[in-house]
Amino acid sequence: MPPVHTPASDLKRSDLARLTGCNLETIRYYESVGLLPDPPRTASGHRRYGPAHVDRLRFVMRARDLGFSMDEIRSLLSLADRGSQSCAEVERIGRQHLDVVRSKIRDLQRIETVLSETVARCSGTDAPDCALLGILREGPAPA
Amino acid sequence: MPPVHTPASDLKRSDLARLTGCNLETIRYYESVGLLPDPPRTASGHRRYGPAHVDRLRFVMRARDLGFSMDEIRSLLSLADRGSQSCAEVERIGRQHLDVVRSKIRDLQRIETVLSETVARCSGTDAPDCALLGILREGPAPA
DNA sequence: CTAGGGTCTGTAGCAACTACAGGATCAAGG
DNA sequence: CCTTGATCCTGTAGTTGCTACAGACCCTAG
Repeated sequence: MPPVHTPASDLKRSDLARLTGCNLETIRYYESVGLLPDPPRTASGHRRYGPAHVDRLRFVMRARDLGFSMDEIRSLLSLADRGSQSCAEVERIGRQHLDVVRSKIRDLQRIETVLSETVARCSGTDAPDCALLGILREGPAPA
Repeated sequence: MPPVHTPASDLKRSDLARLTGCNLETIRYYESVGLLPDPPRTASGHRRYGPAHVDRLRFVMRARDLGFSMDEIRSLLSLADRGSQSCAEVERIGRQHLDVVRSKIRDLQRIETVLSETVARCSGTDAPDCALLGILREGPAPA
């Protein structure tokens, strides 16, 4: 009895894409920038993926989903690969990214405040004193 | 007695950059994509800016600072230019952008939550069970 | 055996800049 | 007047993280 053909074995690129929800071209892109290892090829050059590739791609996708940059993901992958030697370094990358995320949130919240206050002052009519155009032309009203 | 040489008249590109805090190259870029009008040139081809350019650039910079895209800024500029006919349209653009900003904030806050909870569980040592690598490898822990 | 899909490669495009190379020009000092 | 160094000009390439195409190849079902 031959080994069970697990659903994550011997996958074409389209299979990997379907299985992970990743865009087909993005897989090739990740390969080209070294986030995914070069998969084995059939005699005619077609890529064949196994379970390890599925895991790797899912790792990358989760990291992207958390907003990590390609460089950060490269680091995280290599730390993950060389065993558990450097949780400290992983934590450092995580905290650093968390700082960036928080700073982006602050920036966006500042924008949200200005923008929501401003459009709230919009008359909604074709009036000559548009609040939004006002702050763009003159800068925010002095406090 | 010649007219007072106002600080915002007859400016070179570097003057405009200094005056507004905008990057020198960015000014040329904005010109090339139509956010700034082509300025008059000296006989030898050097750009000369006036107060109107300063105002226009400041408008663009404030809008960028609020996160408006180039396309949105183009629209806002043309609405600003053709008088006060369409505060309603300006308001629409503003509200639409506000929605985008709020949605970005939500995305980042989701990331912030996951990330801060995860790094909080980091041991800070070289332990074999790194919390961050854990969620990247296995996905978030089921609730 | 052929028709249609899928796959391969390389390349171009997106946003919104930023930076450089290589040449022309300007402005101040000698 | 002339030189020198700063600034200006243009066009082009790089950045990040994809996405989409063209044109060639291959694979599989009927």
